[in-house]
Amino acid sequence: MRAWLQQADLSKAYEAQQIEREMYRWWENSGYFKPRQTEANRSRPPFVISLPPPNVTGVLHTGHAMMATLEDIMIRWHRMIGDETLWVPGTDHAGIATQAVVEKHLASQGISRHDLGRERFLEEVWAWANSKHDRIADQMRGMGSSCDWTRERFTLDEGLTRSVRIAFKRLYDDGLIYRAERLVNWCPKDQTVISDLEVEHEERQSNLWHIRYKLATDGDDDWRIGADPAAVRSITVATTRPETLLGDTAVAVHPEDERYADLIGKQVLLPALGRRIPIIADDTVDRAFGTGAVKITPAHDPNDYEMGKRHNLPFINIMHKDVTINAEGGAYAGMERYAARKQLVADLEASGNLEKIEPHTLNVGTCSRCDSVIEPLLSLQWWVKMEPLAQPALASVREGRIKIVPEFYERVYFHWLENIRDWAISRQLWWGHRIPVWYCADCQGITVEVDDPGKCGQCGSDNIRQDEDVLDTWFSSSLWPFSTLGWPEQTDDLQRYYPTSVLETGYDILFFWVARMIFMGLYLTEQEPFHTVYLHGLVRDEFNRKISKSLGNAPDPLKIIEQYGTDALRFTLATSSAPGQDFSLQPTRLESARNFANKLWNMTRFVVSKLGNFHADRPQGIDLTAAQSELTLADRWILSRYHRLAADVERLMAAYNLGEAGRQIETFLWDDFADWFIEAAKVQLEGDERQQSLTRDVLYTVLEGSLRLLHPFMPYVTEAAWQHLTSGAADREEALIIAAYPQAASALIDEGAERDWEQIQEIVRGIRNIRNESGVEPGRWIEAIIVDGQRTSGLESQRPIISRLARVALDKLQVTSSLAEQPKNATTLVAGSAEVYLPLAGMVDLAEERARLTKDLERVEADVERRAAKLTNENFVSRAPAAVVQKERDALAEAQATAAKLRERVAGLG
RNA sequence: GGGCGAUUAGCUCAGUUGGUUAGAGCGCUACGUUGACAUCGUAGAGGUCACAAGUUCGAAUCUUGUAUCGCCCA
Repeated sequence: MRAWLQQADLSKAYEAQQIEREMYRWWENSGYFKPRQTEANRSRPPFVISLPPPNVTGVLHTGHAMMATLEDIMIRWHRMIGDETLWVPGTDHAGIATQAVVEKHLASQGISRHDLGRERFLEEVWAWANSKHDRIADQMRGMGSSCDWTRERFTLDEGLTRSVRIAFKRLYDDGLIYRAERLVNWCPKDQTVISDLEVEHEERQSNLWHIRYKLATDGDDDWRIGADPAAVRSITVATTRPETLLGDTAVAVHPEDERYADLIGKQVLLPALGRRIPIIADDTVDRAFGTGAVKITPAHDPNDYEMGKRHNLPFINIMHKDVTINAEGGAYAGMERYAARKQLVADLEASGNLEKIEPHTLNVGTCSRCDSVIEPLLSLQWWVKMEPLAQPALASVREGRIKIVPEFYERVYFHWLENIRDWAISRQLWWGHRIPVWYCADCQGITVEVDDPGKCGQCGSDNIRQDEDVLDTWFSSSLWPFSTLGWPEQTDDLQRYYPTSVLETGYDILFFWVARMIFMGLYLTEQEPFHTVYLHGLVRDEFNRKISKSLGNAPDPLKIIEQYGTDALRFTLATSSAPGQDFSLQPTRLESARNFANKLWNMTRFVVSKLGNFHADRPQGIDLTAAQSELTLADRWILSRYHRLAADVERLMAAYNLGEAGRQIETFLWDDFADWFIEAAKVQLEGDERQQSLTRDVLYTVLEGSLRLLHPFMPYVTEAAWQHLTSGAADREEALIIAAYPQAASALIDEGAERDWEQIQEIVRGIRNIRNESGVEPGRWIEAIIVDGQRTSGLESQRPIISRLARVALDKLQVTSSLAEQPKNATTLVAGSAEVYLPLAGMVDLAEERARLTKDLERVEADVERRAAKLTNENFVSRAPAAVVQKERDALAEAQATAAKLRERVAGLG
């Protein structure tokens, strides 16, 4: 056994920190994380996950820990069921986010990226990215993630960069990428366009400014209204952004609005500038909003942009990229947008053109990176045409070739793709994939190439320059499932491991990543990139707050691991929520998961301590089926429970119900194996040689199998325990991580044994309960008589176990089929068909006893009544499944017998 | 404005294609250092499954509506 495991042996408490790092190194160095092809799995599809690459912007938080945990559970499970299994890790350069972080970092030293220049700045970003990458990889290892590090990728790797260029060129050649001047979401602080998804809408308190536009008359070019507004014909518009007035090219009203019917087609003089603009009619105008007349600024508002297109209005851009007013703004040129607003409002007021100011709540778009207010601006950008890409992506999910877990997210996915607009993919950043487009200064032609062309593809001139911009990060992320495997080269990996199997991530990036991976995968590889999308919920802190940097509540998973151990963190993440549901990470849950690891460790210590020369005595292994007739009730019961569990876990895992599988394994190990079977085994280990030997077989078989069942969830403690347990065993795998996952043997599921054992449990619990309530000292061995006409012999054989578990002296525990007369002065309980009498010398209070039994009787009688009513219901008997009806009949018979005994006993008390 | 999710014990949450008396962890009460484990054990208290109607032999579970909270999209 390995030294680091040996050491852990000494401790009676499980010390996760002592073994985890060493064990991980051993797994990794042994090559267990790499795919293994075998005779058996060669013809089956492999199981493959490509890790949604974490951003090198920062380090991993508990949301990533969730991702790492769930993916590792799936990967380990598939590895153990014998599939060829591959988990490809990697990281994402995260263009805008990383650049912004590094710029901020530099700004604290008073340096801007322009001070450094593109090349030097990129060196800084690379240094940042490399250091974050190292930390992220360390965190992933700390989480126990069994991914194949030899295949690790970064989105800016040479190979992936080539994939990006090839994808770009193919889409461009196919007419799906184009360059156009459109209204974009411009972030004035980051100085780049951002996509619709990066704009957050928030409500802000502002005003609605009512501004008079004077009707133009022949020859009059004075836009001022002056002291007596009534003397002048005018139209009043209401606006939330008065400064955009400088770019107005129309005023619009609803065509059926009687207030303005006679004005349609007339012209007004634009305040401040005096430009003549038309009054137009458009039925998208909301008559109830403001005055019912709106100013139209096609170059600075999405709705106005559409209207401008419809009515062929001029598009006047009034702003520079730094959101100062340009020359179009006349006297306001050079002012920042809000300064211009202030000045303009003052001027309008002075000239009598400001009618009023109303407080107003408006929805303002802000940059999700830096919170600046987005400016809609006309800008020349590269776009991806979405319609032809979205349709097949919708079909894949609609037609079931891709399944989303949980299913309700399919609707969210549909809604997004059905309403998607073209995707702006150029970014005015330095950090990212430079757009593979060259412009010719001589012929103005455009050359799109994978490799730097050197000369213009149109005219051959070498007077060309590459586009300054980079691509949106999600362009490269969308290629991730196949670019990481070598696409477009038909590498062995691509052929063997693509399409991948499952894409697991948080639901918050369904659009960012998942949808884009699907449509790009379909277009470029003509295959769905994965068949299942598993979406987990967001991890919140213990106070149910969303995790965020500004709150400082984003703990490093390694900090949690330090405190509770990796297995505890993993088990908590995996079992305390359902797919797609947010949940809060409770320290009490972490604690109880850590306790579970310790409990498991101690179960193992117990079993190992009882093993003796176990493995040496069994050079051929264990064959329990041959010995089945010699097994005790407890043996048959625990084996039955174990195989039932294995079957349930198999079903749950296959249905991606990982949490429920984990919880069931825990319940089995703690409640069935530790609380009952180990206690029974202690008695059996005092029996004859043969029984001792068989008991060891059962203890070993069930624990060893349970460790395998639990391994995907708690890899470290199970591996450590398994190494101790199996040390010296014939023909075992060298590590649990590559051992076979248990398969249920339905022949060992024994319902009779389960029922009989449940009666033992009921008797033991009943006696303990009465002991407790009667104040019997815990150490005292009492006397008991069990009467059961039906199961006398079965109960007789369980005397030693009942004796030990209920602390009844063995020589004072009588099991009989009937009693001539009921014992006087004894407390009674009824457990199924058995009556138990506890003569607690001199301690029985008749009145109390009667009250207790009467209460029991009432409960049972209510039960009898309910069931009887059900069974006399003709509809139930005829329509419910036969098994359900039979179950009900059995239960009724049992309850009736119990009630009869209770009644008799109450009567016997006089 | 459109869509989605949630509402279950004091708290945080499960509840696996509708089927006994609805579960867990923590907390609470009483007791306990019996040689695996005090990171533990034994026993117990605690819920009208948000509300209303419907479907069904049978509803926490399915349908519709209402309320409250949260999220996404516009």
